[in-house]
Amino acid sequence: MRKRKEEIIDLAMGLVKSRGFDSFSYSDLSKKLGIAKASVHHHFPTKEDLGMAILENFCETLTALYDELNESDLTPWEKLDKYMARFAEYIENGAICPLSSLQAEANVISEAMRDSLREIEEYEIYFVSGILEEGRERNEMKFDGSPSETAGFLVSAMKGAVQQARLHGTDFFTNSVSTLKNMLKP
Amino acid sequence: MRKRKEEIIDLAMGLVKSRGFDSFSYSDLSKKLGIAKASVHHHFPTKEDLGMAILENFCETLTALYDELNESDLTPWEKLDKYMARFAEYIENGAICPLSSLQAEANVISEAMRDSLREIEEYEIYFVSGILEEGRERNEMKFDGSPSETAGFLVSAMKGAVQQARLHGTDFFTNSVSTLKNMLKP
DNA sequence: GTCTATAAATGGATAGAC
DNA sequence: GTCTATCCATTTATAGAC
Repeated sequence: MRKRKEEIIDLAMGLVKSRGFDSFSYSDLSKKLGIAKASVHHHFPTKEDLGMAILENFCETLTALYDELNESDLTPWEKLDKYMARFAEYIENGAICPLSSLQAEANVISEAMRDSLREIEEYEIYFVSGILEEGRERNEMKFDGSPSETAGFLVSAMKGAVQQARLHGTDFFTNSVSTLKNMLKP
Repeated sequence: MRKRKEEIIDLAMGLVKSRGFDSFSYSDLSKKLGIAKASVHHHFPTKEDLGMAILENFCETLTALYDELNESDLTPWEKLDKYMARFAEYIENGAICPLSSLQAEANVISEAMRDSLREIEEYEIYFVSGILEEGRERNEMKFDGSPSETAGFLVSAMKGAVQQARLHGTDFFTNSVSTLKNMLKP
């Protein structure tokens, strides 16, 4: 069995993605884990502690994925596909990107969480920006504006599409994906 | 003075846009209005009643705007500009589109609210779809795919950009707007 | 329509035993 | 690490007087 702490983070992360941070409780976690509420508090004394841990954990997940892709010999298009594939998983689970979820609650979460959220989002855009830059250098992608501007647009459009898809069906998402990819074709 | 009911809806709508539906309370409303919590319950017995009223009211607001634009002699591009202008207001107020906010809470709100939300979003896409169709017929706009597919992409990309802009600055939004408009240029 | 009072449930959080 | 027990604040919601 994994470490309890990891287990709690995973569970909480699932709830953030499907319900939001403010809308789940220690009670939800304790029930799903089959332990007492106080036991959850033992691992994460306050909900903010848990929130920060969720963000840090997600940042590590992204780092692992991005490092793997950066160190691979995949083409920019293949990297982009791998990046985009993750969002399809959210939809399948009736969820959205956890960063989108927390974004919608930006005025409710603590400043520390908001800062962490912002930082991770910048990191994500920076990563996508790198893919686009490489694609353009190789003459495999084409776009107006800077790589980082284009990446910012692409990332926010993807996440908007995921949110939309939860209520309106997966086609909404696949359509956005192909539209975005067409935009980048030389 | 406006009707209390309207006043409560407006106030609640503001809180949905900036904080989300689950994260504001009757207490928030009563304090801002200077009346007792029970007085708010008099107008909207349950929070779901209030939630439904918020959605219906927003639908009326959209209908008024869309009807006005449809009956005007504005060009498709001018209509699109007017449509997009509303989103800039959200950002200025540290808010996001109320539909985006509720979307993020899709698994938390009631089924009735979810259905209403979905319906309004379809209506919005249908409206934008009309603008795009007219633009293409007049040879003033150009896009691959159907008008409704393109409208779905445009709407979700706009809302994603608004969410992103709240944490990363207005430039994020203006950049997305110009990218989307460039996509449609013939 | 508005008030006070209050119920009933839930949420986050802590103390102290095992 | 986990438990029971408990605290305190908040939340939704209702009863009944003015």
